[in-house]
Amino acid sequence: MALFLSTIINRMDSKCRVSVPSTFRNSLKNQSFKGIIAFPSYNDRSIDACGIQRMENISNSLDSENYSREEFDLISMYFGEAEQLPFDKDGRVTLPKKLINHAEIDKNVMFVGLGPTFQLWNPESYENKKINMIKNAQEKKINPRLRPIPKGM
Amino acid sequence: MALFLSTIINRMDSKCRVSVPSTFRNSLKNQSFKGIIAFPSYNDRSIDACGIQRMENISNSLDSENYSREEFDLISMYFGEAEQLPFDKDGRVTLPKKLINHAEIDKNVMFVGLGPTFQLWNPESYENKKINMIKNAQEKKINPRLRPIPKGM
DNA sequence: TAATATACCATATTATCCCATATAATCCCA
DNA sequence: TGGGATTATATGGGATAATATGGTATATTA
Repeated sequence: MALFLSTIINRMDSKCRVSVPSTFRNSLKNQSFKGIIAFPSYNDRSIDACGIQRMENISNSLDSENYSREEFDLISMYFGEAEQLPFDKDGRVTLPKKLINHAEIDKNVMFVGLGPTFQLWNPESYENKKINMIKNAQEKKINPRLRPIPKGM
Repeated sequence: MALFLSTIINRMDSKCRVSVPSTFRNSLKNQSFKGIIAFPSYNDRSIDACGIQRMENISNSLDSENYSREEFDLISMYFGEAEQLPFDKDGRVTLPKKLINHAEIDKNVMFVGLGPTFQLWNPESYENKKINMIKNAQEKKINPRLRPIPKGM
């Protein structure tokens, strides 16, 4: 399974092309579709993204797991909004206008690794988000440590 | 599972390369990614580091455990701040400027084994930290013994 | 045919490889 | 057990390759 780490800022050109960081491309190297899947985030003005394999896994779980009607509808909607963005020869993708508008991206695109997925942000928006996250955590006295230390850590 | 022990100081060169101690490299020998994962410590001016396996475990727990929105955000932030630093042929990694600044490293890098993880310090900062830890322990009358004696010891 | 998207090419910057050497650790045999 | 020989490790610098990014040409499609 792909693992996305770290934060990289790349420039979007006049044709809305932007290089996907090479480390992210490497994480996706073994997947059948050479590119990324992208859709508007529900909670933020950002773009959620992952590899095709994750979408296949979700697709399979739609058939096998017992979802409520609401969950099923929501996941289905995800599929409807997902864009399949292929790499060009140099590892770039072209961002659709819809996603650019949603994430309020103008020139710089910040790629933020989130483990099994990653996000694309306007760097300024992300800085705000980060400040809010930290403030929120402090108010609610959430320790910025991983709570259930996963097995083998 | 990787186990990191002892303390070693190595020199960082003009290209920000530094040898990871060979004992640490040996501990990571069986992991899929040949290198280390590094991110700024929350509580200290130091760099936290571990192998990719630890991050994979955390990544899996993100999908399987029920985290609150706040916890999820914080853990995600960890991934965003993590840097994937591959070994070169001689077992060195290149430290990103961001981490060098955070840990106030100039020339010497102190590797401190912490069991399942390790840290990178400016040696002077670490000496201060150590003095404070000991002072604190004496004030609070904390006995510097291993409390829960692990099985088999 | 205009507009858009895709492929192709050029280049600056950065990161990586490769080799040379110094130092330290280990081995091996008298 | 000593001490030279051998190997492993750390470290520096130059050569090479990878990456990001901009521009032009070709193909698609509305």
